[in-house]
Amino acid sequence: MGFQNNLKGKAQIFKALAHPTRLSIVEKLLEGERCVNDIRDLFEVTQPNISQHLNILKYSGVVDCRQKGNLRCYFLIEPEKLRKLLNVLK
Amino acid sequence: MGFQNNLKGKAQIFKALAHPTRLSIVEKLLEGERCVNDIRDLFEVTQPNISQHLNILKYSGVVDCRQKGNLRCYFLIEPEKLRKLLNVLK
DNA sequence: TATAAATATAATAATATAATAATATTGAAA
DNA sequence: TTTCAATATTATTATATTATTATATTTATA
Repeated sequence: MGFQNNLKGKAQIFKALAHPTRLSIVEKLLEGERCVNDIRDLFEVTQPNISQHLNILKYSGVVDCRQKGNLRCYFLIEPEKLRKLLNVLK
Repeated sequence: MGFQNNLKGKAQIFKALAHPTRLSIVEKLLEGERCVNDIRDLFEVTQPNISQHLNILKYSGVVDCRQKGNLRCYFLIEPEKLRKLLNVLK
């Protein structure tokens, strides 16, 4: 579930984080779960593009989502790991 | 020098680590500096390809190199940060 | 100073990723 | 049960990355 130990798995997680938009999404989700439109409003980016980035984060094991009414809320699967990861780069 | 605090800089470092070959190079360099051919022998990869990956790691601020006789030795600029980064994914 | 070993650079072809535009799906409420 | 808001999917185009091949550069040494 989520984070991987092997080489390809690790590289995949780094790849998921290797885009400014996705990195911003992750930083936002460190504050708590957010629905797609909340996330979209943070950027000058189209809705389908955000959806695509979210999908990349999802199949990389970084986020997951749940339906909440007619909203789809995304959240970090392992927020503490991501917090540590990003803290190292400060 | 090396690691960056801003969004693009962070994304660039993740991008540098987002390839299995480069990740393996970094893991090897955690043991200490290595010349190109030492690194090359670890993989089934051509010499120019290793050189290219090393160059990506270099301009991303992850490694630097120094001449040592006729060898060029690569080393991690901030080994402790990388050690922490990789430890998070375990 | 010619040669060999070590490494880098350049050009190319193959592949992957990104953004965009158009369309489809889903759930809630009217 | 139609409509709307929220989100996803698909296809397309543009761009970036990767591996490969060929060639160049550099350093040490014969």
